[in-house]
Amino acid sequence: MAKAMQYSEQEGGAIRQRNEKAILAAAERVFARHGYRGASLQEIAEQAELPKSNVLYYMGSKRKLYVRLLERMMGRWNAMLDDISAEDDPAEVLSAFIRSKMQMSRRHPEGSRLFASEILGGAPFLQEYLRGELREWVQSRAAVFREWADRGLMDPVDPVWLIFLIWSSTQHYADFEAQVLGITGRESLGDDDLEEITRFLTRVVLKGCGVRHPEPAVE
Amino acid sequence: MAKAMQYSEQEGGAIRQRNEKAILAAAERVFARHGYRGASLQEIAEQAELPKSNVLYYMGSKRKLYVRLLERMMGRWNAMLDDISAEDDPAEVLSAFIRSKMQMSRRHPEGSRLFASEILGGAPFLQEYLRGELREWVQSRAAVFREWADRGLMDPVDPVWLIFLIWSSTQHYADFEAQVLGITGRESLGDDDLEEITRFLTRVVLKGCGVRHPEPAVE
DNA sequence: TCAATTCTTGACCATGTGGTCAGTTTTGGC
DNA sequence: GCCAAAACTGACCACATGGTCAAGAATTGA
Repeated sequence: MAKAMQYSEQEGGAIRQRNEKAILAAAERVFARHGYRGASLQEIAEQAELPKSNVLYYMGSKRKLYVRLLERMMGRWNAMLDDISAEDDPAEVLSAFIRSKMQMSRRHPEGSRLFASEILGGAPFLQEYLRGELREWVQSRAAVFREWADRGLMDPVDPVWLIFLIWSSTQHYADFEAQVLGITGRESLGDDDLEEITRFLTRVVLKGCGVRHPEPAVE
Repeated sequence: MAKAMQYSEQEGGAIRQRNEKAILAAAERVFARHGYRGASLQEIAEQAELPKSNVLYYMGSKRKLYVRLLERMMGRWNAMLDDISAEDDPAEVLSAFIRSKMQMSRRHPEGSRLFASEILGGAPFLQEYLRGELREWVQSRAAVFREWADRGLMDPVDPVWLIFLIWSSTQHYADFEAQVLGITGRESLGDDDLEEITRFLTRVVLKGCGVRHPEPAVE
């Protein structure tokens, strides 16, 4: 499932392309909001402005549609922070990490929530991915963090907990958007809010881990 | 809904008490896993080892059962960190905050996930609570944090983002348990793991916010 | 032009849903 | 032992679910 993920289109007629796009967008919303079981093809079809039969014609089944959405999201995920090495500057890498995770929450909130909903439900479709590919990803980053700590470039904190800290605190702004908006009294979070939060998180994490150059990497 | 929350039992016959307890426990699991729509009374009844009719006899309706679970969870929530003042030691208060949130994730993982699922779905039942009671709670804590910052006891970080940071990073270990277990390769998280994570988070947050006495408040 | 492919869709099906109800059994206080 | 209140539960209902299918409409390439 996580192997053939390099594609990004696949052509197909212009009609197919248009309709699939509409279906995927609608499905992402509905699955994110109600979970796999709670989502209904009827609602997805309505939001895509197509008859239900048409959704099944393009996607085959509810399960296939769901899996396809998960794969698309994992693809976006994998495209992030592909290459870091122990030679890089810890402050820059961690800043970039926080920033790109934050942008993921901003650009793909429905996808983030879809992922969260899948994990909440015990990750029935993603267990393989978690125990395989993603685990590798984490381990290799953790090794780099550890080397930084050995060289005295940051405190010797457990790298895995650090990665979870960054994941959770950034993903929060997609997954718990309703809570954030309710409590802050905002209607929505603007780019400036996100920028402010990014700086706050970068500052606390870098300083909290004793990283050398805590400049927030503004650009 | 968030008003009359002081009760904690309500008697009723011993039979009622026993059955309601079983139903609530089963329902919390099922709602947490599948969300409000995705959960079925049939499955809840099976897990409670009762006929479906009996569940409805005690709970009235799916909606009432769900709301009751949310209220119970909000009750636990409200019992946390009721009183802090600007006179208290920031390090102690923040440590206790992180610790008790972490214990909430440990003691009531299903409840945490239920709450998360409700928020993910746009908080249809909790909007009032978020915009009212919980917002007040946050504002009053934020005021204390700000005073600490004014007195130079900690860096002048935005208190609301700080509260969200603590919420998200602790709640993560309940909500994303499946992800944490998959990536770390563990079967479950033990008390010692949780203690280690608590210390890590306390350390990073206190140091990251420039709080005075960063001792992890071991006890 | 015309046939082949792709697309569209309403009717239909078995199954599961939340919920009602009436009739029965069990319980607990006197 | 009595009896009202509480507890129990299978049969049942209207409706929604994911999915199938066949027949027609639109599009395509030669």
